[in-house]
Amino acid sequence: MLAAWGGPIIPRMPGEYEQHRRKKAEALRAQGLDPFGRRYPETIDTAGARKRFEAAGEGAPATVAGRMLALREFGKLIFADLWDSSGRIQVAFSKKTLPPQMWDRVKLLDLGDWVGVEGRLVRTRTGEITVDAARVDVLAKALLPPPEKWHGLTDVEARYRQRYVDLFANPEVRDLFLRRSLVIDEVRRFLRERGFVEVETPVLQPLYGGAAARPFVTHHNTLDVDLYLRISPELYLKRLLVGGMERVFEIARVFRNEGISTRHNPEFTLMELYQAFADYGDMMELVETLVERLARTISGGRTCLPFQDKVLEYKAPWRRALYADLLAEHAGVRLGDEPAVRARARTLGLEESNKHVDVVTHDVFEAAVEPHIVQPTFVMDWPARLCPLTKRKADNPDIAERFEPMVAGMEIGNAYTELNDPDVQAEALRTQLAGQQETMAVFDADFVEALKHGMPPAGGLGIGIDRLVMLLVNAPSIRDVVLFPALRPKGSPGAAGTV
RNA sequence: GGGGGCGUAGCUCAGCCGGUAGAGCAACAGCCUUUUAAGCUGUGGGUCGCGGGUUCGAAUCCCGCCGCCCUCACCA
Repeated sequence: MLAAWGGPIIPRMPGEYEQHRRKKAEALRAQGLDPFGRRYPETIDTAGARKRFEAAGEGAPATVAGRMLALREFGKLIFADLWDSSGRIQVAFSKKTLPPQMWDRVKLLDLGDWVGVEGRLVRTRTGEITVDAARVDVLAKALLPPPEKWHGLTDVEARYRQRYVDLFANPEVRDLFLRRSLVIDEVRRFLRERGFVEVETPVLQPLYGGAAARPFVTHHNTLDVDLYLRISPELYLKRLLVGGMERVFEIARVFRNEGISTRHNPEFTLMELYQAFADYGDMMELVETLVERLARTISGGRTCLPFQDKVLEYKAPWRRALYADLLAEHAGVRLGDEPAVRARARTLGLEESNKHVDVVTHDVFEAAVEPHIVQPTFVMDWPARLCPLTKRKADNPDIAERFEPMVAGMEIGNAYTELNDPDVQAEALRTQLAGQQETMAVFDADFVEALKHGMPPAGGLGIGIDRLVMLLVNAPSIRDVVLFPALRPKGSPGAAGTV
């Protein structure tokens, strides 16, 4: 069995808790019951049970299943809280009404156990809708105790390493990941409505490209070749445009072998799409329409959502701002004024001596401009040298038809009018390669050959789904929106993940 | 990789001017038929992240290491 990220922290001898619980499991076996049960014909979820009570009233039958996360004992009467994916319901076990054998079984239950309960819906003296149990079955015995009921699991490292505990101990965490799922569902629905087709392209690539990033390298034994985990699906999706698939998208897990931070996970989800006969202006319309809709979807119709200490308005249309204007406004330098740009870089403490002026310009942009962009903004018309896959402005070859949607100082995507001239493309890639050590890609001759077969003019877009979800659910760290974020494995090698 | 912070019972946390380790929840043994952070009585539970040093004595002071968080640098 493979280790998950982290895995159990240290394999240890069964402690006090596990021993007690194993004894109870044995006691269940002695009654002929399997403490790790099978299929259970629940009739209704806990939310449905509440509704049924409202509709059918006192005494309506209900069979529910869930995890028991609270017990309140009164000698001959025991209340338990049963949680399932729809919510929580109280269960009452009464010695007076339960068969003696069932009552004995109740005594073998522990917090964290998965149980099924059959009974009738009643309202208690305090008004709580409750399943008055006639029968209980253990569906899975928990051999380890759940975290404390009031504070839950708060230790950040434990929450990431043992997300399975985090998810049931902290309901808001599960809710957050459900909202992430909603966002992705809605992205798919939106794109399908617009005629996009979802495709899958190689994760293992003989050449990597489509972004500026260091790749992970792996090896295929039979072919005896090194392969790269993709840093972007871009070059394959454009090949599909050549092939005549006019509107395609992929929700692609991509891998970048770089630093880890609150905004960077080594693997993340990148939605890329390409639309034939469109340009970056169409992509702006698409982004603002999509994101406004996503905001509404997860917030019950609102377009104005909080993020950290800010409030963000996602309603379309978004602000459109020229890269050059923003640079002048916030950095005080004119785009193309090389001495001024280099001087500004030095005052910002940035290294500039061995870099192309466009690269320095962008360093200045990131340091001086990006923090000031709070409300959703399209930063458009970039220095061409930064954009080797982008078509230049018709009237200015130094400027590329590219934009980044920025929110709260964060780049949430990247889009442009796609470069479809194979000769210009080949030249741009070669220039890029000849330039800095930090290259966009290795030269992909097959990609250029594909362009020679004719790629329709197109707009292309990439959206960082994780960062978008961070914004929409107000999460301060990308680790909060990735179920199993990358962590350094803990414990002795090979110890994690095995029993 | 640089800087700052953190690591004590299953969980949440005290203790940290050195003097043999504590609380709440959880567990265990009891009492309790209307609670919902139930209550009451009693009991058990710790390699104080790991290793070294200083000291008569270290959870506490010093050094190294491991892990996590924040931050800066590279990136989306």
